[in-house]
Amino acid sequence: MANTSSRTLRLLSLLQARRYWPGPLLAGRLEVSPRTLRRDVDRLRELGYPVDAHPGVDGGYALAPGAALPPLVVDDDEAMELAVAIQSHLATGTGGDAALRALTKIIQVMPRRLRARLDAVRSSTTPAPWSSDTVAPVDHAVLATLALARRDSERVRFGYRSIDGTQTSRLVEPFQLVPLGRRWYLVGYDLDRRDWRTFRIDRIITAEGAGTTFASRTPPFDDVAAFVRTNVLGSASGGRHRVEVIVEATAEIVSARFGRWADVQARTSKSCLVSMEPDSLDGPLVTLASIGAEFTVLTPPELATMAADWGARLTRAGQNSEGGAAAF
Amino acid sequence: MANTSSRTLRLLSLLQARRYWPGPLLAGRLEVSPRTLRRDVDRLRELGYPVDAHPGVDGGYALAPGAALPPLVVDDDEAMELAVAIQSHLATGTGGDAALRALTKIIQVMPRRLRARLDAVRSSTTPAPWSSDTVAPVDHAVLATLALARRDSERVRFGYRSIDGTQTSRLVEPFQLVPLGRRWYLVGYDLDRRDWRTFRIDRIITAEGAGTTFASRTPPFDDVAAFVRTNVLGSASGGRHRVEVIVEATAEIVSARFGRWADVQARTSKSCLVSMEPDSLDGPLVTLASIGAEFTVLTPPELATMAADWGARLTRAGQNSEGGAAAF
DNA sequence: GGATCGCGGTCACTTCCTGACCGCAATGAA
DNA sequence: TTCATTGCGGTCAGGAAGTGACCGCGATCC
Repeated sequence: MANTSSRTLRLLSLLQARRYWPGPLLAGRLEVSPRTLRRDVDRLRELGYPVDAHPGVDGGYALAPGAALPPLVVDDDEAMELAVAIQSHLATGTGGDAALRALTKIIQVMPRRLRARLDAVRSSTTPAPWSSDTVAPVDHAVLATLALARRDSERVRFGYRSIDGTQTSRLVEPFQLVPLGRRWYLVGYDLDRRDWRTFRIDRIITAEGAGTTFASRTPPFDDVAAFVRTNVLGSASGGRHRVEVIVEATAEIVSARFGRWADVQARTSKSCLVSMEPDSLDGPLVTLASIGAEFTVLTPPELATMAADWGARLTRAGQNSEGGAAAF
Repeated sequence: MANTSSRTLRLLSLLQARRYWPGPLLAGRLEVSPRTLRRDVDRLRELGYPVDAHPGVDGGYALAPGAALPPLVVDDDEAMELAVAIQSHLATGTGGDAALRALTKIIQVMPRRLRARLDAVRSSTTPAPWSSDTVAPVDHAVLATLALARRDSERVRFGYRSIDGTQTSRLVEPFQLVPLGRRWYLVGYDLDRRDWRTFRIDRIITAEGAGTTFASRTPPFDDVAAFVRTNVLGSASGGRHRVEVIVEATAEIVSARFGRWADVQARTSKSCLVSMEPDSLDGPLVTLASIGAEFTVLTPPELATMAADWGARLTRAGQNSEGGAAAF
């Protein structure tokens, strides 16, 4: 620990943990003379991390926002929270490639005890309020494994549950992870099938690195996202619905509720047309109900049936409960 | 850049950006001889960051999970995603003190251009599907400012919108940020009122550091969380409800839906009692409806009325839509 | 068996790091 | 205003590193 570079790192971590540090205090903490501390600060500045200094009786050093991002020195708990946060961020479909890279970095360097904690937290993850259990959320462990493997050009072996329920084992060279809609897809070269395939990540079970690396192949397509789109939409797209609903409310209000999951177009000043292609009908129905406005389902008929069903149930609940309340 | 410690940092970053690095390649990248690279790797190991090495023709170095967390070397995009993820994590009420610290660290060292991007992203945040618009989400900028100020013992000035709508300006010495339920509260010493106060963070507008630091005061309470609880519950708690509902489904199913927002107790093998104290009745009703089981509202009566209301509306929607479908 | 790679020892040379001085400038309190 | 505190940077000498060039060894894979 008497090293220079180690001390520089510790200084960086101290400056990240608290804003203002009086010089003598820092020097004492690092067990060097104030002169050496000044030199260390200079070193940090040369590395591109600007350190502000204030002379005077209440002076001290402070790490200022600069041109470059310094390495983040985080402790166990902070790393846990970061990992959990970015995982749920990914699971909701927001967040792109950089989020995946960040997660990969964190997971890679995480001590085993932390990974164990992370797995424990995973199981108690807050359920997405509107997703029914038919929409399986992405398994974070699988996602992390795939991301690591892709980055390191390592083959992966995983079990894949196809739409008809059969389960197969695959050996794949991962090429890219693509978020599309609310889902994540893996594009890769299937070594058994000897062809490029698209896999839905929520159908992948127990992925693990195969231990062998591979040389990168040239894919037969230019745009990966387009490849995924055609593959997903071309095949039996399994449970996807086309929904069109007229809602008696302004487009702003409705759009605010659906966010990016639906396309909202104004019809009149007080009604609008909502169209979307959700995985499940639960979510849209929940959102429609919570808007508090009248609506009419154009398609699919199942949604209308569901609405009637929910309506009947809620009406019963209202009646039961009012009766119960009157009995008090 | 010819420094030893800078090189060590760069080595760390390289090892985080890709798993396997052949030795000669790394040496070339760092512009040192392979011997020096070996010494650098040794240095990292001495610092507690285990580096695996594989001899042989396909060998190389890899950063292994170890006892300590190495500093995370992230690029701009990754830092953005991390910040966004942890902010929405905080906004949903999950995530504790460590999450706040992590956010503070990231925000503090973030270059200005990144902060600007972060602000832009904030405005386009996805709306929480079940929160009605009366439940204002936490303003991330405010939260970050308060967290920074608290950590650095800096006074903050902010506008506070009280429950009756009047707006006042406050100068406060922040003591602690406390998550309670789905809300965040600031406990601090109000310099104008000369007393300890609790502020709801979603009622704070445009907070900024006052530039002056303060010496820590001894608060007149031991348990901050308890202080907040009594203050919040004692005062006009503004829109809080006590909900008790009997659901005709197993406790597991119901508990999985409500997560940590409700206390679920089994009554019989096929029904359970759900109790919670939500800010709004929309969320609970949405969740109750989406379970797909019969339920009875014990309290409050408003929830029963709402259920009846929703039921009527959904029933109308179902009828309208079926009629429309039949006309095709 | 050979090529490739990582490991670690040694040696001489060079670089730097460190602590101890020094005077100077800025800041805030008495 | 004066004074103490704090940061800044220069210089110097001794010591501690870092560095590259060797070397032989062992592991791994083809």
